[in-house]
Amino acid sequence: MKIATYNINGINARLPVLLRWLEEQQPDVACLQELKKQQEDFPLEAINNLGYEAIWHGQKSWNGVAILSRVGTPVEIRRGLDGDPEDVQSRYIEADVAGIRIGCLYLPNGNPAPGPKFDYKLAWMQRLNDHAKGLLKSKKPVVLTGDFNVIPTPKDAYKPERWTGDALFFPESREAFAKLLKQGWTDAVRHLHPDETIYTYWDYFRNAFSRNAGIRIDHFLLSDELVPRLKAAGVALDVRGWEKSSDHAPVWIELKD
DNA sequence: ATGACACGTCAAACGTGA
Repeated sequence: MKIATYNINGINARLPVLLRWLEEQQPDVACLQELKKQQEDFPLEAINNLGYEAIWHGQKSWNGVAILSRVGTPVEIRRGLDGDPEDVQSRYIEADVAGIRIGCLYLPNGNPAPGPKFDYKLAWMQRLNDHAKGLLKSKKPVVLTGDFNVIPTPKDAYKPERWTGDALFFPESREAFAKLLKQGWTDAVRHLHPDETIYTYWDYFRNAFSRNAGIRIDHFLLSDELVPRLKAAGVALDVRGWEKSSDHAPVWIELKD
């Protein structure tokens, strides 16, 4: 089974690329972030036509997450995280798909840091970590994936020194991510490729992609039950090179059935 | 240190992203 995550940076502008990607690379499950569309305007028909069912949590202009599946209806477990009833941003959706609990997340960017946006990021990470602990405790096979907006280590950035003042690389962000991993999650891509240069995001400007001046911020975290089933993991670099592509590339894992 | 680009909203710049 192939599961993918893709920050599409606007489902409106990205629909042709999204459909081409689904058609050509056929992920069984696809977690999407940054729909930037209100709930009613999700292009369900076009996605259904390719054999996918979908659940999503939209929001006007910003954020928005979705789980697509062609291996059975995604059964929604929750949208949003506990811990802040005031939080209206669409950044988390969770479903059971083909026997796996899948959490799809779009973690806040947090810039400029320090400041209120960074405070929101750190509070959101705390809420995520609290929820993740419960997921592990359930002993279900769980995948926690999406745009974490965290560069975990210096080797996950083309020029780490350029990111020292950035919320994606701030010590507090990296520590919160490390704390999450320490609960018992496995970073699937790093697990299989410990020393490789792997990026998932490249700026639109300065030919960042052709220079491979990127960062690794889209991650797949696996619960222990799933680690023995992990066959392969990678980044769909070709998709980032397509016309009108997102600034992120899809990331995927392959699990034994 | 700054800005390069892209997207959505809205119909001109501006907020946001990373």
